[in-house]
Amino acid sequence: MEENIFRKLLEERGWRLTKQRNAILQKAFSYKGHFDPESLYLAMRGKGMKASRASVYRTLNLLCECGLVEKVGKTEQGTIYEQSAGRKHHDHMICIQCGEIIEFYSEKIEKLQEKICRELDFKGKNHTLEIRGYCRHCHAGENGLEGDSSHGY
Amino acid sequence: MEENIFRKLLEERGWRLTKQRNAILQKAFSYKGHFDPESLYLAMRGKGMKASRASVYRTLNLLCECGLVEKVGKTEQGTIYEQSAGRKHHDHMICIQCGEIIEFYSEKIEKLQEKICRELDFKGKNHTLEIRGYCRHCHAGENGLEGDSSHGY
DNA sequence: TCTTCCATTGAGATTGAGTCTCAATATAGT
DNA sequence: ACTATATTGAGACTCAATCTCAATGGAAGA
Ligand SMILES: [Zn+2]
Ligand SMILES: [Zn+2]
Ligand SMILES: [Zn+2]
Ligand SMILES: [Zn+2]
Repeated sequence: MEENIFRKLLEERGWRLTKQRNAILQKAFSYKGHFDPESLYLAMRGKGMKASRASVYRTLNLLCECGLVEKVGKTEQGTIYEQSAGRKHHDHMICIQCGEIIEFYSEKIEKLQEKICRELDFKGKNHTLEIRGYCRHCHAGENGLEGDSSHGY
Repeated sequence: MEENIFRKLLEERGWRLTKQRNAILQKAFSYKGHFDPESLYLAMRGKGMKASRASVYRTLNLLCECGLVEKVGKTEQGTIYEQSAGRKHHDHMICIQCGEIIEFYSEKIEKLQEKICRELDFKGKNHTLEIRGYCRHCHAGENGLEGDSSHGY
């Protein structure tokens, strides 16, 4: 269980599992999906659990180091994290007309990525594949030019 | 040619192609590969071409809007851009340690995306595939735990 | 040419994420 | 209790990026 993994990392370094560190760990694992440090920090302030911003960032880094949590990417609103033992991985299509988001998963694409990483001697930790375009409802009536399938689409 | 494309966007909005905007356009297109706004800004200060930081950011956004330039991703050292006019499509690996960017292209992955789009009745227009991890130099000495290839990576 | 209108610019202020500093506090071992 | 070290948290700080707003500049008309 995650608390033990964290404890192990700390023990290796002669550090302690403090109230704050544990609270941050619990909070991080309370999220089903993605989260960002600021939200986590603010969310904790309501509960009995309190921790400073500094501790939140410090602890999230520790959780990354022992693989309990991963940085998913950087966006306008900061770094996105997710617990790495949790949701099944998937990628996204986003309709640029209506905003609909479609999740999908392709074993073949995942394997191909792994293969390419091996070939280029790159140690992939995570990835995002985002396809932008028009969903079923938004490309309904269309005369089919829209050329430029020259590269990608 | 890129200047005309840019000019067209500006005309559509009743705006002008000023010295600064043109200088920024030229500078952006002088890069073969990736660049970041701050470097571009600093690089311009030496030449006869000068523009403020504000103008650099403003103009890069415009260049994105007319597809001459693309945001590749966000790293510790800020947003990475690249010119997209005339370059062949490719995807990216980004080293989350040193920031190195590796370009790759997989016909198979591209085709699989098209197939999935057809299956889900989604009309894909473009996409980004970004793999984050550690490049050859940054994962050199490592004791190989790191299991969990269970879902993606 | 002179005038008016508005896009544009740029210096500097501002925001916001994330890190750093350091005095105060907590904990373990003696 | 005493010592040594780990930890915390408020706030200062950094850096990218955006915003503000007074000053500039070009275009069209009088
Ligand atoms: Zn995937
Ligand atoms: Zn999702
Ligand atoms: Zn691609
Ligand atoms: Zn590229």
